[in-house]
Amino acid sequence: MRKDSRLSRVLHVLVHLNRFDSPVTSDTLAKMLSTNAVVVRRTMALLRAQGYVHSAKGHNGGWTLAKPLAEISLLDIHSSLGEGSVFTIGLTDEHNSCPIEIAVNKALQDVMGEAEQLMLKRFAEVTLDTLELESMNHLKDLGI
Amino acid sequence: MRKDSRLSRVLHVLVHLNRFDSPVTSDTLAKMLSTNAVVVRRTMALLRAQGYVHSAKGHNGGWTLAKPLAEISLLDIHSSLGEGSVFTIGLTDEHNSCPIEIAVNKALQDVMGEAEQLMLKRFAEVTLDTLELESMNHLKDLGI
DNA sequence: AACCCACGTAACCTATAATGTTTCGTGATA
DNA sequence: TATCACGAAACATTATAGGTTACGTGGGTT
Repeated sequence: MRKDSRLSRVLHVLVHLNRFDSPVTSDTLAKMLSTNAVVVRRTMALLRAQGYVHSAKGHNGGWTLAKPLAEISLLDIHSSLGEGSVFTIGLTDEHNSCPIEIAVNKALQDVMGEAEQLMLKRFAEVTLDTLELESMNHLKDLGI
Repeated sequence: MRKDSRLSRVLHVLVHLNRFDSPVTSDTLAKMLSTNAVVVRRTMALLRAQGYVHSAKGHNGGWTLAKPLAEISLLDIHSSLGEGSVFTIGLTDEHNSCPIEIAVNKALQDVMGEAEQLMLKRFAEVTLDTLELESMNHLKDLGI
């Protein structure tokens, strides 16, 4: 099944954005992600709607951070991308009068719900400045 | 993204199987799931390979449980269905020399790994006889 | 004012994976 | 030996993420 890589990609972009002083165009970001400017706009528009980035048209236009990295968590970005389930495991809902199906679905839902809560909690604990710091530490470890 | 509903479906089937004394055909199971006999065989074959069910050809053939429900956990069945990731969130691996991408992926992987471990642990704690019991309790609650 | 730049958006195409369907083969049983 | 039910291959269908093209709009630049 094809994965949704928007979270990974957009986090990557946001940390890079922090290093620029002037706006960065969708086209530049698209090249950093080996993709297309329209795809970048599509995803970044979701973050703009939540106030995490800003976009400007015309000369010297492009994307800028609207908040410091320290004020943006993984959960913020994850949530901005939509409400879709994070699991590839789905429940069948075709025979909702069958008590066995009900019991099966409840058991699966309980476990997946608990796992998702843990995931969201951990996402909330990580802010993007941490990612930037870790990427710099990684360079230091390599002796660069 | 399309969900993988095999786990939900096959658990449903296994609990039902326990109620039959004689083998149940793929066709009968398919009708219970509103699907096709070939789809049933495809999934059940994975469970047979792990020794959870048995199949027989010919007259009075079909599927039977090879173990009591109490000896089969949700994890057993989940694992039988394959190794695919349980998350719809994917990591990009296109610029693995970029320290930012590395830091982003590590952060996401850490959290998802932890959530998956919790999910597998919980799956291991639930055996199928529990599901059967809960489905019967549900009927009782309804006064049936 | 004319031009160019970069975003905004809609429409369409492509790739991939789960699921559904058809078909034929094979062993077991009546 | 006729029938039943699984085994398996090949193909069709469906859903979704992502890519592509095309055109519109507003804001700087010259």
